[in-house]
Amino acid sequence: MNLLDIGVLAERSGVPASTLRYYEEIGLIESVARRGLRRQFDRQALTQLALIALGKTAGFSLEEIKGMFGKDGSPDLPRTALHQRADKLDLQIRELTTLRNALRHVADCQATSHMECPKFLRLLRLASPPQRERAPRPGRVKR
Amino acid sequence: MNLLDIGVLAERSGVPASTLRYYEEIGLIESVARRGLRRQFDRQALTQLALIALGKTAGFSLEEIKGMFGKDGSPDLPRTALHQRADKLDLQIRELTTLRNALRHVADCQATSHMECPKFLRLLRLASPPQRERAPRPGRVKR
DNA sequence: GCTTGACCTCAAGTTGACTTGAAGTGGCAG
DNA sequence: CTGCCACTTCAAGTCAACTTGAGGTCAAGC
Repeated sequence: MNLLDIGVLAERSGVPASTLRYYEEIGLIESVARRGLRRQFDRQALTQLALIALGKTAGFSLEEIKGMFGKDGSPDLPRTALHQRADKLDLQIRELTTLRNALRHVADCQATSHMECPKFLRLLRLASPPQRERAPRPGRVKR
Repeated sequence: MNLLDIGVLAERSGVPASTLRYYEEIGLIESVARRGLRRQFDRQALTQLALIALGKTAGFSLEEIKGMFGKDGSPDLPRTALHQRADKLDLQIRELTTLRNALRHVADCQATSHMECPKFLRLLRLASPPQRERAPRPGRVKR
């Protein structure tokens, strides 16, 4: 059969075994068998972990990721919710693009103080549309 | 003069006063004066906070953000380092785009199990170029 | 059959980013 | 002059996401 020993999965995925155990503990992934004491995972786990990694870079908490995909790794939400997530990602992509542009700009711009460089300031202003209201508590990203 | 009382800055930026004090404590921002006990900030702080928020959504730690911009908020790194950061952002933007596409796809796809939908799997495979080596420890995100 | 080494469990520790609470201070409205 | 209340300090608490450590197990190679 092609079950993966936890050690193999750890190596292939780059995720430490201790983390895999932790993920299983919180119900984010599942092992399908044991050989002796050792957990065995199926190959889908590899894909699931890729998905989890992706979710993490997007700043979702493990709890959110868990809510997004069923234990088998298949997405698990109503269409509208999925599109809402995607919309949030679109926003975040725009923000990251802004930051990247700002970084590239200052790397090349000759102004003595960037805090006074109009181009730089304009780039930043694009990023944060005037927020008058207090933002909802973020979940830390974070990272 | 146009100094901002901490309360005002908190309101305008959406960042709680306690957090502003914390940011000052770790040297991420600086207050320029006191009125009585109350901290006063200058208007640049507003821009700096926007930058910090941006850095956070990008998954940088406060420590990294601190290293990226001087106390005045001006970027502070050699050109090459800035471009390296920008390159990492480019990668992250691609990953987020992949995740977004995957989400949009599954929102619309009719396959019973997405873990078997070739389109979905292909999308994911794009995300994670074969990583044989153990990834360096991330700084947490996110989150 | 024995050793070895990678796994196991469970509890406790760590880190980053804040928040909360208690006790105090000071500008300003009345 | 007196309150009030938003601020102050400092210590401690919290939360997510792991990691570490102690003590134990077991399959495989010698």
